[in-house]
Amino acid sequence: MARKLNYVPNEMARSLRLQQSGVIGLVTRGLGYNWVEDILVGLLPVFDQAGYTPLISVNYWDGKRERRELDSLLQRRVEGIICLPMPYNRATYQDIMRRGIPLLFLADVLEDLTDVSYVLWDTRAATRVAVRHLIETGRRRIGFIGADHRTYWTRARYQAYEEVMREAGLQIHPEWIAWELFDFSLQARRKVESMVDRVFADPSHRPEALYVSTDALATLILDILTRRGIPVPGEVAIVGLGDLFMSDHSGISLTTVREPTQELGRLAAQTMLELIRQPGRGPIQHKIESNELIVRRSTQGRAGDL
Amino acid sequence: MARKLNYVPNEMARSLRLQQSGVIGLVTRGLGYNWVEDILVGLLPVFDQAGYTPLISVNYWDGKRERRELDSLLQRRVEGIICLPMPYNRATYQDIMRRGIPLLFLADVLEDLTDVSYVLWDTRAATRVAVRHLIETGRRRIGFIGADHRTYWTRARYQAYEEVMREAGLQIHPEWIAWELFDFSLQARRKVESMVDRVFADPSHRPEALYVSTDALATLILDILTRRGIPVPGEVAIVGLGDLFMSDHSGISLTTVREPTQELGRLAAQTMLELIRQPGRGPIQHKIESNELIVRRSTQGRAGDL
DNA sequence: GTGAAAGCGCTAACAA
DNA sequence: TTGTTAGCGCTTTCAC
Repeated sequence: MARKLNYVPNEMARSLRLQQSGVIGLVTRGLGYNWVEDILVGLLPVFDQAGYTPLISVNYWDGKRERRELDSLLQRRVEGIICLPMPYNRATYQDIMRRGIPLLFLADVLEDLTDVSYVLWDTRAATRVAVRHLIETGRRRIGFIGADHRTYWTRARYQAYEEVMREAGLQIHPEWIAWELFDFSLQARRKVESMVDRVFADPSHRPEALYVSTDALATLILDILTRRGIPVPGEVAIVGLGDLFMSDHSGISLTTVREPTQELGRLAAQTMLELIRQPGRGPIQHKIESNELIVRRSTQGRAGDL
Repeated sequence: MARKLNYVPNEMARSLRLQQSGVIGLVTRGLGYNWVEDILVGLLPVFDQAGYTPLISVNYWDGKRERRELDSLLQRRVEGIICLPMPYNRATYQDIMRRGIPLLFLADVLEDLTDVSYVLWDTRAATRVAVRHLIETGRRRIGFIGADHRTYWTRARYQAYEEVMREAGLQIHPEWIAWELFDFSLQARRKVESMVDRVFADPSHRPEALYVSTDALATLILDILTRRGIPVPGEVAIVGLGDLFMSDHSGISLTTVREPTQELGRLAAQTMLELIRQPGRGPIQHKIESNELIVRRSTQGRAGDL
């Protein structure tokens, strides 16, 4: 009879009555570079299984926009929020937690919010592997280019770089450090160009290798250097972080440390389900250690061969 | 007082009472290659302005999954659905329309569903520009590699290729045509490898140029050919379609015709709003003509120079 | 102006 | 087993 009348249950009414929406907010900065895609590959099967639907919200690195989106998620009575934390919205995150809504930071955390659940990849250890690889292949004059999002783990990458350099007895040249606040929105390219140009300003005093804090940025830098006539790895070796989907293309061929992105997605989903099922329990914090170095053309040869 | 009590309106109750959810489903095949990202750049501002929220659903080229997602959208009482049509779910699309829910096909259509609204890019005209560019740069032995999704516009690309070849009096060699049903899921690479290997099987009878029906595929083919020791553009020139975000990278540098993706997103959003505001009105069908050829390294030189 | 009440479509509890 | 009813939180209407 229901079929005959083309009946389709009304999920709004159902949710209202049940007092649960079955929706979990997934707050992202953008859908570029296949990162969210890979997260979803791990996350969706878990949510499907448990009957939850992710509501993907995009904020384009805009704090105000994120705030609006978070408000909207609260009004929709999402049962949990998975989000890449931005430093501007501390207060909102605290508000969400005070309301008892499970909040899970993905991929990064904020230093002063220590009681928030998180699922992330230990990029400090990965950075150590990456920088050590440069040193082991004979590079000494190693620069750093990275984004500082004012979050714990973007800073940890810089610190890990410093640490390894110190341990190896190598000097850190401030001229070769470009560590700035920026996002991957429209003006990103020009910003990165100015960072690269600063690092390579003095032809007689250039780094012979760069550690770049993410493959997205490293791929862009590779392009900029090529256009500037500075061959990679001929004059500069580059190592990135993440193994994004284009890094293994033969025209890019970037040495990197693989990020276990799908695993992060799966673990994030499972952790969120736990948080929902056990309200009032303390924060769950997962740090995945994974240091799979993938050597490609961008660090080929040894410094002496040049 | 509301603020004092930390009141947050309940959107489920509101939607139930208003009998409108303020949600529009956006059914995608995946979030890879920044295509959906670019669509959203055009679409979000329009929806924001009008107070609508997109609910992004991902089906990974799986017809069953799409059907489930569509059902779920119906239960959520979305006010409209924007979707990249898949041939398997004709019946569901018709069902959606019979229910009076605005349905908008994005980027492609199905041949027999002529009364559905759509917003798309005329890839027939774009293909003509691309193939003509190969001919104008002296190429005669031109092959075709493309995906056949059993949709109108993936077929139109093949037809446009044939058309231009015929007009130029060039012979079409079936050995150089690899036009198959496949998706961009996990096994895509191996499938494409076998397509490439078939086209290049006979070393004494190879194409000197390829038209590839999308940049995503062309980029992959570029990688495969390079690894097979077949230099591009040295032995084969390649032209793609779309100008995806990596096509201009100096390591890829793919000649292509730009797809007006953001414009598609904006127009799709506007069209959906019209459909919602004027229920019962006929289908709205927009075909964007845009043929901006971007010449890059992959078609550099002329055939005679080799 | 302010207040009360009906009802959106569902589920769960209870009654028959 | 089957039928009835209250109520989730909101908006709109109608009465005062």
